[in-house]
Amino acid sequence: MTAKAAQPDLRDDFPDSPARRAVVAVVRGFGAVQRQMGPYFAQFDLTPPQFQMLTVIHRLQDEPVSQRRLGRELYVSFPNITVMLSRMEAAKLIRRRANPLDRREKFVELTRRGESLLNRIWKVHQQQLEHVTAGLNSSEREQLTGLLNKLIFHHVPEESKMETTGVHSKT
Amino acid sequence: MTAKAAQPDLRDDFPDSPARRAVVAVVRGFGAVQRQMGPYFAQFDLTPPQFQMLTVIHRLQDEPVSQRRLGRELYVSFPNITVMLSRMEAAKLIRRRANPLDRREKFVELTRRGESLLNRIWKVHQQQLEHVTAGLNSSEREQLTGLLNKLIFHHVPEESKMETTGVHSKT
DNA sequence: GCAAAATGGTTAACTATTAAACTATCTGCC
DNA sequence: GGCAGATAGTTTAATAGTTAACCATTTTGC
Repeated sequence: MTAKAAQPDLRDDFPDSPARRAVVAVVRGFGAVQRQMGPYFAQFDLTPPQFQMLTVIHRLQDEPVSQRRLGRELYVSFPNITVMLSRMEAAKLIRRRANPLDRREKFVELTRRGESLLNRIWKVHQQQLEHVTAGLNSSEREQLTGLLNKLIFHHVPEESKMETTGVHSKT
Repeated sequence: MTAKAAQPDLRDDFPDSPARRAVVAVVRGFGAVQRQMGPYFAQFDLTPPQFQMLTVIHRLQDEPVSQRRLGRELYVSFPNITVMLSRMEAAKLIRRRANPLDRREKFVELTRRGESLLNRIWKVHQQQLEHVTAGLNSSEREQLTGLLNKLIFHHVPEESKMETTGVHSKT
């Protein structure tokens, strides 16, 4: 915080603002959550995205689920789904099954191993979530959720017009 | 939502809760912010983490800044700093200079190109931040910031005891 | 009925990120 | 003085994510 002379316009730093503080807080908040969830899931030989994948497949699997569907649900690009599923298939957590009626398509389902892992995690998961959000009381948690959802859903007008290679990148 | 018979305990789905909704919202909020900031920074041939790096170096560079210092400021692992800086050095945005008094250490500084890019971005950055946070009014933005900071700082008791290979992973 | 367009998935190349293992240098202490 | 341990940085091997380019099938439209 010493030298301040010389340079011309370089020292007019970026102005702070509520908008900037909010964006920074969102990014940091995510980082904090990730740093807590990472080691927790590692204990089950999973990563956070893989856990998300498992829960989504579980939730949808009353009927056949395609990989594209998973991409849309997880807000993640289709190529990424391919590689994540390949790893999870190697770990025998999920299975890909060709759709006999449309040979382009592959359905994804949990193996028994995947199901039972999910059940095992769920037994302790609520407790972990409580731990992560321990800084806030119940009403503050709801408030936070509400504000973030408002932030999120302000953009995303007509919620599915995409479909290029990537996800919602309609550019 | 049809078949519901067979399986034993598999259908008792994971229970929702304020804690879970909050964590999910934080993750989604981050995703939404990223999807907006990515293309914006791409316009300047930068990525969001690279922009963060530039701003931190700019803020600190009144005195020599080591790479380790940057890792702590950015909450990012030291190896990651190495590779990010290598790319940014190749792009001539920053420069590494050996500390003559301690040859292990390297100081990092912005090049003129880095400085001027940062200035160029700052001219329109506030507007971009306003756009991203457009769903919330000013007081809601402050509220969101406050809640997230409360969430974040609940953990992190004695704020710097780390230093292994990674970041704050004192495990 | 067939060619063009759309759809589902994969591969390739890149950035970001981590943990673990390694190199180089410096410091403390006997 | 010299070695043990600490400190700064890098390399390696993973996972996750992106876009762009590609292959295979299916649908459409004439």
